Amino acid sequence: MTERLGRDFFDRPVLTVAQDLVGCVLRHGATAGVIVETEAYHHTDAACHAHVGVTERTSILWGPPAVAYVYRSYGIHALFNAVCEPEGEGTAVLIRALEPLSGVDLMHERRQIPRDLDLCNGPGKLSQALGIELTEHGTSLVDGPIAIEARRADPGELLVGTRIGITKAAELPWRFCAASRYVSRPWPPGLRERI
DNA sequence: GTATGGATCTTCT
DNA sequence: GAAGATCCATACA
Repeated sequence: MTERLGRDFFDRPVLTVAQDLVGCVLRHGATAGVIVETEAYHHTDAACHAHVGVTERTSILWGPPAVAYVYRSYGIHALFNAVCEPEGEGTAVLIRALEPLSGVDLMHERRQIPRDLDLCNGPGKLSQALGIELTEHGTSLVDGPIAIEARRADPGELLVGTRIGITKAAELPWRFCAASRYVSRPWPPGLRERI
């Protein structure tokens, strides 16, 4: 029913893709979740790994779009990004948070925590919950093990704000999340309304 | 409820 | 050798 997004979706400006990804479904194996928070990274931005140029690690970012960029953060966590824009542009969208959709039992098994809300509310957590690992680095989002499906419904009001967890170029308003996610909790600092 | 610090390891200088 | 796109447990108000 839901349509898997093609390469054309990712072959667009990274800020556009980051906004359009909110409300889409990220699927890996039996588990899936609705994307509720993203961040855009561009090679002109000092916080982006591609900023330093092409290295063994970042060459994926500079390659063709619709490819998974998975890397280890703080020695422990695997973070999932979707590479965007044509080959030669070092850009990606970091998926920061999901709402669990299917395979919730399996997520609980992997995460070993009591509440559904905590399963995917962080970039390292969602990778663990979906079982995304470094072995998925460089795989295609079009016909690989990780799939992103088109929106099932309008995600509602979108919030835009500054990125978090970084020290360089932290002032750029390149973080997007679905407002409905924060109906019952305080909004994080640096977010303002939009649309 | 908010604030703080430790764990842990890949990558680049 | 140092820094980092994080998470979690613990401490305190």
